[in-house]
Amino acid sequence: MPKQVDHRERRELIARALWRIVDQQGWTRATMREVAREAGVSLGQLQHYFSSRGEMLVFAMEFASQQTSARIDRGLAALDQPPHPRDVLRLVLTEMLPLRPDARATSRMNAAYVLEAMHDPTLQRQVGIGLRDGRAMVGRLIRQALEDGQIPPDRDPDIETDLILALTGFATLIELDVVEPQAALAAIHQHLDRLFRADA
Amino acid sequence: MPKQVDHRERRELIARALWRIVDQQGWTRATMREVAREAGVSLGQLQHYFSSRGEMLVFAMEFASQQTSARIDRGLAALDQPPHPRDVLRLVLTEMLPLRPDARATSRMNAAYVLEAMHDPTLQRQVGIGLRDGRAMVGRLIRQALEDGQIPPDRDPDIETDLILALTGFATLIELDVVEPQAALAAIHQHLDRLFRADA
DNA sequence: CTTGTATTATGTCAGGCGTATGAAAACAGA
DNA sequence: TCTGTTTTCATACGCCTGACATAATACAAG
Repeated sequence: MPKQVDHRERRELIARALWRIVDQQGWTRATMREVAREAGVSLGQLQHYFSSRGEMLVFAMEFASQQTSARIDRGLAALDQPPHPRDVLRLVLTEMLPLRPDARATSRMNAAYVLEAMHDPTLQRQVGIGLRDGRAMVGRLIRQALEDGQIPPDRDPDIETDLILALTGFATLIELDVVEPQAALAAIHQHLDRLFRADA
Repeated sequence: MPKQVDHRERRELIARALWRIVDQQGWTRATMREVAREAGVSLGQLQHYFSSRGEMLVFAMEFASQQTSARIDRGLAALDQPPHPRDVLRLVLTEMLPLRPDARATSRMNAAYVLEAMHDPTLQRQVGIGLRDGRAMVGRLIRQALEDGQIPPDRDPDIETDLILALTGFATLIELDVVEPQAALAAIHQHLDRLFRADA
């Protein structure tokens, strides 16, 4: 009976506008009015698709996570089958760094969301679950490679997993021009190369 | 002629109140009124010491950096003289992690400030300079240890420096309960142990 | 004590915010 | 065409913000 508008598509359009704001002006500037202006819609229209600011932010964040996953999946398809775990880990790490414009936008969204989550138990639990899932995935990869002898047996899987996760710290360093993207990639490359069959 | 009040001391008192707010409620909640309430002073009084919100934030941030440096210096004094570069690096890294309440407060201040700096060229340059200084210090330690044969000669000093800086990424992981503080410490310990005379 | 300056207290202001309301417009079915 | 629902839009309310202005107070020097 009603007008036919793709709800989901509209929300994604708005979410992308939100990314642009967060990317260029920061999380706090992402107000309802500002997002509406950036998306080229009226405030009322935006309210029709997101009944509250919080709902909008949550959606934009989940959408950003989805996009990041999609980028990783796309990269995985381009790897050898089956891919070498070292290449998988390198892909995951590099796709989380703000190297290209779209990755930068989602990276900044993530940074802002994480900061927000520190003071909001609900968000903290949600973000924590997602990250722990990611950790579990990396951990599984490491353990499998350890079993397969691709990693020297004297390496502790838990510690190596945590070290790899910590390398996401490069994101901040790149954003602030403390290390060049190229240098971060080289360091990640080096770390993984040393982990996989370093001293064998 | 006037009343005798230690300006600096008063500003630090206010800065600590600001830390408490940022720690518990987040950067955006750190309004003039909220900080004044937390510090137990009137709004006008606060405005007397900080003519603008931005000035207050900058001061609180510089003060936080000072406090972190002081913690490191205090730890350095407790080390062997001259200290082993491995121990120095471990100290620097661990003091930047949110392990104790005061370290957590300054860590959260830093996280919020860095996020803000991403969208403000002035702040970005300022924060960038500080971080690059830190990078240079770590780099010098690495190169010296390399010369002294404490680090295997096949290690690249620039890459190793960046890898160590990236380990500050543990701060976020700890905040979100993705890795236990104990595990982060173990990982840092392991990484440094492997760097210093790993395969010799 | 008087004076002058540092400090404290209080009030006001315009502006931006999230949200709510209600009516107009668009449109698919009967 | 008529009907009912979705979508659009403008406006308004209440709240909070940073900032500014102004008045009251405290206190050291002369």
